[in-house]
Amino acid sequence: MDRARVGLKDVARLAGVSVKTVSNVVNDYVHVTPATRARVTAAIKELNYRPNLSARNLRQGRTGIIALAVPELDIPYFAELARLVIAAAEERGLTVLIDQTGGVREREQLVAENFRAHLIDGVIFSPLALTPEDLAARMDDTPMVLLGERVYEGPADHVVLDNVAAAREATLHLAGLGRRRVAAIGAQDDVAAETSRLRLTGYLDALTTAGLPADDRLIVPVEDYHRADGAQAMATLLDSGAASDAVFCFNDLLALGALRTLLERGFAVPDDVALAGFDDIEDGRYATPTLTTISPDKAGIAGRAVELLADRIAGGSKVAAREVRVGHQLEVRESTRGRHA
Amino acid sequence: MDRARVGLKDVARLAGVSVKTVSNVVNDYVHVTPATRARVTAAIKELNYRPNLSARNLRQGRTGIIALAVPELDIPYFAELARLVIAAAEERGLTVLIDQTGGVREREQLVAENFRAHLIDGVIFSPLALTPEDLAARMDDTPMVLLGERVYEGPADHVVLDNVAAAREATLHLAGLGRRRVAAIGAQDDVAAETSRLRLTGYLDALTTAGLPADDRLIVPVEDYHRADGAQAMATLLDSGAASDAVFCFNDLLALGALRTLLERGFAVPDDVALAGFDDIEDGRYATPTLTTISPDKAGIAGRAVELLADRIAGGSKVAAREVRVGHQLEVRESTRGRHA
DNA sequence: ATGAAAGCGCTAACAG
DNA sequence: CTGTTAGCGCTTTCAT
Repeated sequence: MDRARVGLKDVARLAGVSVKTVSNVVNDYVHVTPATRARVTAAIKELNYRPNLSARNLRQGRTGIIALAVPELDIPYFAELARLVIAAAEERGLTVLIDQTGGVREREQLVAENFRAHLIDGVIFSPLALTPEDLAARMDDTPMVLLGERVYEGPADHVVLDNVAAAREATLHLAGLGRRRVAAIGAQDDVAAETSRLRLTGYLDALTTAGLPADDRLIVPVEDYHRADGAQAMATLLDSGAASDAVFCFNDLLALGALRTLLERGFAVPDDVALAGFDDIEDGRYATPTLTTISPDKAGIAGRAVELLADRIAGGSKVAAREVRVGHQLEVRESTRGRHA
Repeated sequence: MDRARVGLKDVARLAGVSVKTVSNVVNDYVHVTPATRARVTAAIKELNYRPNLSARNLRQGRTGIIALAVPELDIPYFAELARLVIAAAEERGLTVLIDQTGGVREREQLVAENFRAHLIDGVIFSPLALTPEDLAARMDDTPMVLLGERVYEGPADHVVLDNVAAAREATLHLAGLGRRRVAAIGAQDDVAAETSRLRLTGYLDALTTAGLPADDRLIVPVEDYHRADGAQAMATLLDSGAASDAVFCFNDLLALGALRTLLERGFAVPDDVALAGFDDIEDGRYATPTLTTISPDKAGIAGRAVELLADRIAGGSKVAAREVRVGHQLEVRESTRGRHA
């Protein structure tokens, strides 16, 4: 019963070979006679031997574990991303451990300085509160891939989305519907809020392109990017009296919160107010009306991130920081198109 | 720069003490003079020493890592659970690694037989496809805590919900509204589908209590528990012609899918059809109408699971399998109550 | 209160 | 093709 204490040498003894041979078999080393291999395999099975990963890791200096650090797992966007990252990592034999930072700066700093030193081979990191300076000050040289944001002259590989272009597309789509008072929900004051800044830039760009005047009263700031913030921001907007006929929310959660407020107050979407979000989370596809949104290539983000990280782990930190850009697409649904067509 | 290679003995040399002393400091051993401790601490800081966890683990036979095995991370219920488990584990200094089984039997078997032997100290497991026999046949003796289901004479600790009672409450609530044709969405044929069976039992119990006849045509089976299944099941129910004025969905995702179908076809909820779900995921609180649901004590589930597991890891596998029951509560919202009050 | 040395289980050199 | 041996970095007796 006490399989916990079966080691290589026990297998070796039973099979009548040396530990090296057993090790060779376990690691699929090529040069082993079929006969020997069979004997060893039998012994392994009989003793229910399982290699001790801690020992292997100690020896090799690698653990096969990577960390995925995200703000919170029950934000649908990050949940989807986590699923994809775990799946992509698995294909390369990597195990994923999750760190939740809550978007809190101190916790993000812990991640940046790699507080799990020697436990993980690398980290895929989606920072929220960290400034580029924080990142640049990073002392640890464990491979890291940054997600979602363009960090100016970043010290690490990163996988980015063209946030400006995507936000522009969404806003232009709203303007293209003939809406003249397009609001934006999701602005943030925080210096670290890159996402917010980029999407705001895209929104403003689009207004200019569409020949619409920018109006500060149509730009609503939020504390966070949850449904509750969206609901509250929409209420603020409606109460402000600054009439609007379309709203671009900087993510789907904000949009779903805004939608709730609109419906609660008896507005018709999209007839009275058209609504667009960002992220393409599944909720949006089942909301009523279904939510028009920017759909980032999430599988691409996850796949490329794991690929970059695996490469870095294998090759050391030789090459310079790389930037990979993934695509996105505007998904037009009922919240802007209406039920027809 | 090469902090990767700083070991205990480097610190010892710099501080002019033995490795043992450094180890004592690192592990907060009591008997170290303040002076020595200060010297060692300074050396640690100067060299940016970080203990090698693989080595420590090898020596101690424990890794401080536990696995959380769930079907999929982007099912909101499991995402919320994961967040809570990670938080609870962190409080005990445990790191969580996530395994996604997809609810696929083979993958669940891998989890049961602990394919990550020696890497994890224990596992919190929410199986979907595994039968009690599968679990009973488990050979590995790594601590395991089962989630969500009552496994008859289980071989492991488990944290359960009173599914039957909860389903009964939800159904009685619908009947209490005066609805006479209460349907159920979420039945499953699969032998392993314990959840489904228990909730169906509760539903049938409630019908009897309410003096309503059971009608097979009102019980709609589903393949899976996603929004798409709920939407399709609702369509099937409506198309069947078996008129119903209320539906109890076995989880919130099914309910949200069903809601989408109802609204799409022009039904009023709850006026035409009242709707109740199970899980209390956040989406339901922002849907229009907001979703009446059974709210399980998720923090309780996560906390108790981690607690049981930590206890088992610390104390060995001495005590018999334990069962902990956590509470739940009916949350009445607009999908049954309507907008008034 | 601190030090010396053994050894956790494995893989990588090097021999044979 | 297979065996021997050293040592990864740490904790843990056992001394002192």
